[in-house]
Amino acid sequence: MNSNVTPIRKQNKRRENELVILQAAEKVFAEAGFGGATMQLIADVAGLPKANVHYYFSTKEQLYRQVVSNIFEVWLAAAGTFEAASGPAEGIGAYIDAKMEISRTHPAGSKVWASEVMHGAPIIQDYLETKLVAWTNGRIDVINTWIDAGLMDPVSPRHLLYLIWSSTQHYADFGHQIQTLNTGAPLTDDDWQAAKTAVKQIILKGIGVKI
Amino acid sequence: MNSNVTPIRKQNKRRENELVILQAAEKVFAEAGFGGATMQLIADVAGLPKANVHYYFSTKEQLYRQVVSNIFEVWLAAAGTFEAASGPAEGIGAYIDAKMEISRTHPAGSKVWASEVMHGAPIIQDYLETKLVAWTNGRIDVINTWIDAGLMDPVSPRHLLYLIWSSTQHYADFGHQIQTLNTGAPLTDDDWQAAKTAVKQIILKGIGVKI
DNA sequence: TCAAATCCTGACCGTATGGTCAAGACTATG
DNA sequence: CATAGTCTTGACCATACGGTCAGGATTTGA
Repeated sequence: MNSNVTPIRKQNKRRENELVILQAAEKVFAEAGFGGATMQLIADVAGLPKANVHYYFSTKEQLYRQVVSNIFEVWLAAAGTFEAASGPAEGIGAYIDAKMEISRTHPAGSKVWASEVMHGAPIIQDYLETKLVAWTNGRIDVINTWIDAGLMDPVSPRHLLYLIWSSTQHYADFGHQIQTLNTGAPLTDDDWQAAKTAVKQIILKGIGVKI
Repeated sequence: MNSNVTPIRKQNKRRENELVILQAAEKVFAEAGFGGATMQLIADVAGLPKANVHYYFSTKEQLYRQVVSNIFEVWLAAAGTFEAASGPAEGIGAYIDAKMEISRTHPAGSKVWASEVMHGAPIIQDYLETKLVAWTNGRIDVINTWIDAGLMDPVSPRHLLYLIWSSTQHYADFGHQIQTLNTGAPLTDDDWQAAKTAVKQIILKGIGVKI
């Protein structure tokens, strides 16, 4: 009984095309915003006819939603560093590293997320209210544990998280501004290392953690 | 000889209408992005017919450029706190306060700026390359002076500025996300005070400044 | 009061966009 | 080879958008 199972080849083809389209869409949405992005441009970047894009994603909004969802998953996955940590030096340090790495390797995704939230999260409000709230509250509990154990200063865990998010994502979302201020050239490996070090140093010292 | 001077009444009328349109445009651009904003909606928010908006601002891009320019001026004005300061505790502390206040009172402007930069600053690249570069380099010199005088740790001035910008603007640009995580209600006076305190405390301590 | 300058606006236009569709091409399976 | 399911795509459509324009209303200065 495999009558209701799509053959492997076809499944691969579908997945391949969806992946190509999603990557193209992420790039175009990041560069132009939802309103400025056009299905035609996404199709061109993906190297497919526009009608073919519509075959896999019936509407622009559906495609966009899929893009944002994928980013959110990457977001959450990077947060695993928080889990196994024995204390703030390790946990928060690794979290900052992970988020900086995402800013470097997935700048487009970060921009799409920022854009979505800035416009009031019309598409993924449910994600915010459920998953993100749950994750945040869990992390706040962890940080409070560290504070109670005297491993760090009694700073507001909530605002500490915002500070980490903002400072790390800034290198993706405002990458163009940073590049312009940085002699106009893209950041080098050393530049990224310096950024990572500066952010970690200031935040960890700022919350009273010995490095 | 006042043949080339527009009468006062008319000047006022022009200024009034331009102001109304600019405020409406800032709001709409912040909510929908450049591509998603429509001249019709801007006109509706301003309470004017679309053709009247086009009378004052011939193209959408020109109107947008004016909005972004205004924001940039507010940006720079707030940076005056840096000038007269005798040291980092006062200078950077006041700068953070000022930027937080702007995030609170001008969230729309902050979002428009963020959006513009995220999309590669297609309209105001020249501002970045001239004014912002100049301002940034000036501030870096000041910070280096403080470091040389032993008033703060030898952190990278450039990345310190990015950290201040990102953490303060975050409360405007990601205000919706923060509100959702904060029980869904807008931040109260106390919330804003707590945010301001947390950001200042962590950053100032993080760079080795006694409060 | 009168002419000139400025302001206002409904109606209109060309274009670009999201989305549709029907006809054909390809692929797996029996 | 036949058939059914899947994929591909050029052509097409309705709509919404930025922008124009002509003509009327209003204001200004003498």
